[in-house]
Amino acid sequence: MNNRTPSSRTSRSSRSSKPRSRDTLSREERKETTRRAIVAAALRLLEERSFAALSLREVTREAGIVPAAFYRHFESMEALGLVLIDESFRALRDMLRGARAGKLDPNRVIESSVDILIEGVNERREHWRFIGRERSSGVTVLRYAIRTEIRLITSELAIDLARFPGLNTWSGEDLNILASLFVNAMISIAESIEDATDSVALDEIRRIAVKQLRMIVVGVTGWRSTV
Amino acid sequence: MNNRTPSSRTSRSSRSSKPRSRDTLSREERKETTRRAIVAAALRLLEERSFAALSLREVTREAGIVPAAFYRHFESMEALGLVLIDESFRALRDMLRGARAGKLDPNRVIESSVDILIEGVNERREHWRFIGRERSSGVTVLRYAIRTEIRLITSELAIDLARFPGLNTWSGEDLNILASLFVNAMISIAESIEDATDSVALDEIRRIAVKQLRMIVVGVTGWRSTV
DNA sequence: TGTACATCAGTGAACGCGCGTTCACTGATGTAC
DNA sequence: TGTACATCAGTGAACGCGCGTTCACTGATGTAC
Repeated sequence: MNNRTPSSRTSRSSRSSKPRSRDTLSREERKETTRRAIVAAALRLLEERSFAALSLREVTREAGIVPAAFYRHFESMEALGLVLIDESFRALRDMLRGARAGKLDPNRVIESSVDILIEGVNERREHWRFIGRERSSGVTVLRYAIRTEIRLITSELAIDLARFPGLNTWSGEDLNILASLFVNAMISIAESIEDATDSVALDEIRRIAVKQLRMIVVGVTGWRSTV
Repeated sequence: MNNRTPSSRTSRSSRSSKPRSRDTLSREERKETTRRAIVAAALRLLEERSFAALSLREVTREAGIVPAAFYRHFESMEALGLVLIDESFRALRDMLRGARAGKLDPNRVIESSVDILIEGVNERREHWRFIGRERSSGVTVLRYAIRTEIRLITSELAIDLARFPGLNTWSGEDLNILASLFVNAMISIAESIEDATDSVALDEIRRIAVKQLRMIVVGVTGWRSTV
């Protein structure tokens, strides 16, 4: 390191990441803090508005900075929107990965899945509300980005489903259609959670969701996949 | 009629609805024409924007009138939004009523239903796009209005389903859950139609929709309703 | 450690713009007699 | 049929407002030596 110095003055502080006293943050850390403040402010405001109805000035006001400072972090509102989508789906993927790794009790696959879904959505309401709204919003770029992510998740689920006994003989298309049924159900469950205010309402949603998925599963056992 | 006149002058033209030459419209008729122009302009603009991102001035510009004239027809943009919802669901109800009256071939219920759905949605793309977008939009009043309408349609479908052989023993809740499955599938089919550009894409959607609904139906035949 | 300079996150003022809403008006249509 | 008046859909100008974006700036942080 530091091979450009001819003299022996290369001693003291390491070139970067010099240690700091606990209450002082580096410029980089401060910038990251502001960036996160912007993202959080936007998510907070998106609880009540759609993204298209959100103004740059509102976001910066909520984040506690001056409008012009926004441009130090994002090129435009659209860029912020894409970051929000990315973050939201990261949470979703984490949830699904956890569910997969968890090795569900085969007798309670549906119940466990619904539990994980409801808990996950409930923990990240802001993200889910945002995705649910913008999925069919007027902002074309965001809409496509979300649909692409959903299609990706659907294909992954289809691959998972192929490993289930009885489903391994299904055609790829049929597996995808089945996965779509599940993902659609998942989306509509997530949507209904947004409106739920107390745990009683959540339990009711859970009960109905389980029944809905069971109806699909029962259908699957009687289905013969054809090309 | 005209009981306030003491003299005998009550002869000539009837009080209202006097006949007009074919190229002159009454004031009332002209007003209705403008109103329809506003609604049509809004629907046209909503192909690309969400309602929240639609301005009053844009609508009047598209409709060919001055901004202030808007208030002769609607109290606010929100009022216009509610009229759009009402109109869109009127089209949807007409479609469903037609399907019911049509007495479908029992061997091809699913195929026929999908055909009717796809044709109906395709004919009224503007309305469906609007409903699809605003269903989860940021405009609270519109969102609730749409959800109420969808819940209504779901209950009506549940009542219809109860008449099917094998389903007449099901509990009300189970019938409603099943109806929700169908309505959800219907919505997602309608959404995918919006993106379809040619008849090949439409046929593909039709094929997949039929499979999806069949999976649900097959499931239903094996389902035992419990309270 | 100290000094001189570079970097750059955040500031504050300014701009031109489209917005929703108001208002007094105009002139065609409708009505009373 | 003719006249005098009422109605009212649509006009055009004006208002104050929040918007996105630009710009030169400030001052704390970082770096070279």
